[in-house]
Amino acid sequence: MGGWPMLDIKYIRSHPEQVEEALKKRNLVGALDQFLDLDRQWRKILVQVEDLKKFRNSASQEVGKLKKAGQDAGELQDKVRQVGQEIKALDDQVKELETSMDAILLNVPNLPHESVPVGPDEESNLEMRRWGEPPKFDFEPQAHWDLGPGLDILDFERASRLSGARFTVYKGAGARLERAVINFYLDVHTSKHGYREIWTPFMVNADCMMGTGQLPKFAEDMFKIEGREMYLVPTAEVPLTNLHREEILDGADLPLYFTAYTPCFRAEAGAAGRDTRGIIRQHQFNKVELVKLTRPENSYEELEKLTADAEEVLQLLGLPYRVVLLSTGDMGFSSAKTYDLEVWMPSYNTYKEISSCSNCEDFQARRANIRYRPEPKARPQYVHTLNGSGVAVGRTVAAILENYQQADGSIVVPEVLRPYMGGLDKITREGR
RNA sequence: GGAGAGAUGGCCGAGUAGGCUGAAGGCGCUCGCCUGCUAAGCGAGUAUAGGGUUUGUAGCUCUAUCGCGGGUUCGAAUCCCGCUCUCUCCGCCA
Repeated sequence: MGGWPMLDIKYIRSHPEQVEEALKKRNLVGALDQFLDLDRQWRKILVQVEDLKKFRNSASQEVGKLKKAGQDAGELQDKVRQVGQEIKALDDQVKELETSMDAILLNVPNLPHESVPVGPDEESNLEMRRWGEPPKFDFEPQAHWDLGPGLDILDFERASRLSGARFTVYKGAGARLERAVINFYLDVHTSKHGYREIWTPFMVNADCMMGTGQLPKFAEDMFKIEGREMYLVPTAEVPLTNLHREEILDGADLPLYFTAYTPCFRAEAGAAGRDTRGIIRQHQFNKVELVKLTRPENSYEELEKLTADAEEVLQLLGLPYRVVLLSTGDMGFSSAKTYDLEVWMPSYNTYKEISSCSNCEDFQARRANIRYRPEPKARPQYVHTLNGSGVAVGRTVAAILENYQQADGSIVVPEVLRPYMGGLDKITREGR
């Protein structure tokens, strides 16, 4: 196959019913009928063309020998020339079939893990646990989109003048708070959880987007650079996971833990009217991401640890949250199992997603061709890739403003952030 | 932006008047031998993907791959065209 096989083709061939069954959980029916048909054709023609190539190889050698011996090879040459035409025709067919098969497979999502609740949408999600208590206010709490402008640390009006809707200007202590959260997250994950800090390009090529599964299906969700095959990263998951694309890693080096801060750019197509106020849903937001490349046998263990790593920063910040296991209908395209972390947001009077931690198993590894050698001589296998927000920075700031607000509209700075804020313990209008 | 050079296996590095080179040689690595230990030495092995066969991710076999794509040819790592990337010099710039 030329492109990016997503599900294991051999597995699909030998277990079509299981695959159909699994895809049904994701509301996909009959997705593979056509594929299996194409596959049969493909293999048939492949056998033919390889046979002809075998003939061409030996006949060409024969021609060489004849010529060296000073004999005439004209007849054989003519024959091979004819075969060459046939080969070209069949090769074209093979290529066409591969293109069609890729087109199908690239649009088929990952198969859900057996522990994932089956259901059509988020209604079937499963709450796993809660941490912390939502704060009780003895005054009318404000939303961050009122608190921020009130303190003159968030400026939505001027941001829209600069860039339009879904952008925010941070000012003074607000800007510093954003930066403090970024640094705090990176410090915790690198020094306490063993992740290696990476600084990545914020623009990547289409192969990367294909590798992690944003392309080809979700092109409209991203910002593409005019006139180039380049995209603004929608999440650091893309550059981090693709870091070892097309490589065979040494099994002794696994697992690999990466963390990176990047801004994230999303078109938010289809989200018109949702979360229009505040900094919850922006075209540009900051995030510290966690990515792991692991051996298949312990990727689920690693998912639990990764989720716990993301949870810990919320605990350290004292932000109440809950952990939700997404159902088959609510999971992302590339994921086999996803936990969402949802932080308490007083303005919504509910928990709001602040992190999404997924095990993609070998789905992305196949697309991006990331393999490892279990033992020195063993044949390469696909790694499992995991990713999780560790966590979204903008939403963290929103949560801090709302959960730590005081009656006078000031904000108490969470203790762990004060070293990052020059010792500032409270954001006030006067001290902004 | 202007001028030039180059892209070969895990690495280094041969290979251009096209033929049996998946690819010399070296290093590294694996296994075995040897050695009081270590080092050195000796021997063997050491790319990836796909198809066929098969109970089989074993074996056997075929095809493909010398940056990517196309062309010429009976036959291309070797010739031609396009692209990408890397490096050097000049200019410019944070």
